[in-house]
Amino acid sequence: METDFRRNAEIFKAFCDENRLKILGLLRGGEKCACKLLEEMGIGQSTLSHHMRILCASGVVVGRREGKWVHYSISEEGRERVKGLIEQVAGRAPKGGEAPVEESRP
Amino acid sequence: METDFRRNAEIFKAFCDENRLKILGLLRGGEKCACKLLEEMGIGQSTLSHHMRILCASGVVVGRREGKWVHYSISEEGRERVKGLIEQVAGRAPKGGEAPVEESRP
DNA sequence: ACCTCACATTTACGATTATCGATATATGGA
DNA sequence: TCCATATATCGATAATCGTAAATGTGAGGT
Repeated sequence: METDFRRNAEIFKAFCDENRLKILGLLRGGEKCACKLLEEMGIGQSTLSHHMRILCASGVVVGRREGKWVHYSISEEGRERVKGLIEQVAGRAPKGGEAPVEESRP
Repeated sequence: METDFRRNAEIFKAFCDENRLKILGLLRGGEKCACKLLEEMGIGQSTLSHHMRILCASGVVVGRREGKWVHYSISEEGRERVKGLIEQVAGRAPKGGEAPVEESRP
């Protein structure tokens, strides 16, 4: 419970780059192969590969190899995991008895 | 619509640090003053101030000055904004007709 | 076997970020 | 007014991140 923050921060790092958000936006329309992402983004091939690696490591995106091409898409479990994360960040306190209106002056 | 990614990435950067997630976790229990956060986190005072500045700039946290102390809490509009963001990242495509099962092989 | 295509990985470097110590700016009380 | 407390800001340094060139890999065609 203590180092979960590190793991969660790791996942959020996948989202805090402009290019990766753009890639996720493209993948919302459905599965796309790397070459298609490459021409829609204005970046180099190695750079795209770097970002796809980070997105896949976060678990939100999965790659499916078909012959020479790799097809990327947003994973179903990735969607769920992200929703749970947001609850942990901006959700309300889990239990009502955890001093919700605590007097914080020392 | 084009540079929204930059703005969104900016907001996510508030969440991709271990200490800031820990602070948000503490604030879930209710409003807390800086000195209380300082003793619960194991970091220096200037470092805490640095993180609070970033969290406030993202709009998720608000600071309320009361005398010598500043009390921080998660803002209601911050909660909503984060939920909208997550929808934009991991939600499904907005319209059914945007080629959901597009054949992506070139 | 060889070659090419389509990516992935390695490596290096500049830019950004986190951290801390020191200093500065409030705020309230004597 | 001066002093003490609570944050903020300003250095400087170390770590991390994004980018691209070079290299590696694995599949398919000749």
